Amino acid sequence: MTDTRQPRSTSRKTPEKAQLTRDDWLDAAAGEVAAGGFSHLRVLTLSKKLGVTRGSFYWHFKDHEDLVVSFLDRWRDRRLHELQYWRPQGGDVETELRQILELLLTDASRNIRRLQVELAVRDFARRNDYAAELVTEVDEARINQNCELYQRLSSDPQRIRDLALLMYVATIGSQVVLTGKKGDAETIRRVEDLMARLALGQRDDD
Amino acid sequence: MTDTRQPRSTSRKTPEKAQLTRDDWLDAAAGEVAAGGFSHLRVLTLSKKLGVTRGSFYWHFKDHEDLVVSFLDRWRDRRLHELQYWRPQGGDVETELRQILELLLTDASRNIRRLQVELAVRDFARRNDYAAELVTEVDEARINQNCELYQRLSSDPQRIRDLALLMYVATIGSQVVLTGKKGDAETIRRVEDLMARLALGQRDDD
DNA sequence: GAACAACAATACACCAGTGTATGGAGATTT
DNA sequence: AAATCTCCATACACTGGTGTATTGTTGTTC
Repeated sequence: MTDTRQPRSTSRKTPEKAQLTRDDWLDAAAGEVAAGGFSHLRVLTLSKKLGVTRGSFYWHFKDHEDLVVSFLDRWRDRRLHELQYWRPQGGDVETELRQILELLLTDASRNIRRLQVELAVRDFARRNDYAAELVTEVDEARINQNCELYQRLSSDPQRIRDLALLMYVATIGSQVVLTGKKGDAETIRRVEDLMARLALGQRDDD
Repeated sequence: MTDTRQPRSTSRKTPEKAQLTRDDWLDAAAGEVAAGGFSHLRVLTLSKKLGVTRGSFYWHFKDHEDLVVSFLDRWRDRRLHELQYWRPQGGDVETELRQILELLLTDASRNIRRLQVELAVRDFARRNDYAAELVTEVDEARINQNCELYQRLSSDPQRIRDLALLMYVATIGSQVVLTGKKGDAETIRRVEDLMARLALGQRDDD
């Protein structure tokens, strides 16, 4: 009877009963996108998964496109925002570099849902101009950030940009190729190590 | 009146009038997949694009799944088969390596439709087990091939495999990140060059 | 406690797409 | 020239999805 219900329960994930917020819908959407890409992001299935009918959805969102755009915007904002916290605090260049690479590869491969979403957004960007804009924006921000981090490896600006770009495409590529495969953890570790060695200009000249 | 029609016109792309073959449907499907991914591969739209009704489709294919599986199989067969023709015939190691990288990056970026299809297959593989199998198969074949090519760079088998893997993920990553962007041709060229220099163990130690 | 606002259910009209059954029209064979 | 084979059109039943309009049920506020 005394249905203990929060007056304005901001951000309750999936409890027994609760008022849904716009962010709750976006969180659920992330699950759908991660699992099946944007083409599987349906308001009907989303509603079922949240235990409500579509009537709720159309109160929070204008239409399906509104959901997609809001989702993309939130994704961009979060990706841009998180860059501020990626500051290595190692001592020498090598330690710092390995910290970065571990963050980009090993850590990223653990957060597989986030990775799935990113790959889905990238795929969606190939046929949606707005998504393509945001992906480009995020890519450039991350590459620029990498430039700062790689400044200690060379003094030639062009060389730094090239290295940052190469490292970035390598991380994205390893995520695309290796994520979800058997033995990916070990493989990613090796790729990470090899990338560090290459970036440092070390060479195994037998 | 005398409708000049080929008795068994194998592989006519999209002429005025002609009997469609199974391969014609698969070719058209490639266009759809390249443009919008597998989720946009619809029997109805495909029929419209070919100027026939769905009655034709269901004569050539059992159902929609048959189309998808046939498409994936053909993709796998072609990717595996083409590897036989990728034999560099350069002289020294560097020339050979640069030939390979040019093939993998610059040449690949020109054949953008083929690239789009590959990315679509990769994306589809994240939610389709059969596609995932084929992608893994193709990946392993290509990495193995790379191993042969990189044998001249080191004598340590493990080192060779790592290098081949790293180079492979870098190529895939640059395709994912750079394809269709402005100024991608020049950027890809630079990435290509840097990859060659890194693989050769050269270093710009200012 | 009445009014209002926030959220959700119901019912409706409306596509777009699949798959099947059946009926042609042209060419090929006999 | 009749039968047959190949390929395509037509019509139908069905599913799953969108969006809108309306009503219902809470919780909050005055």
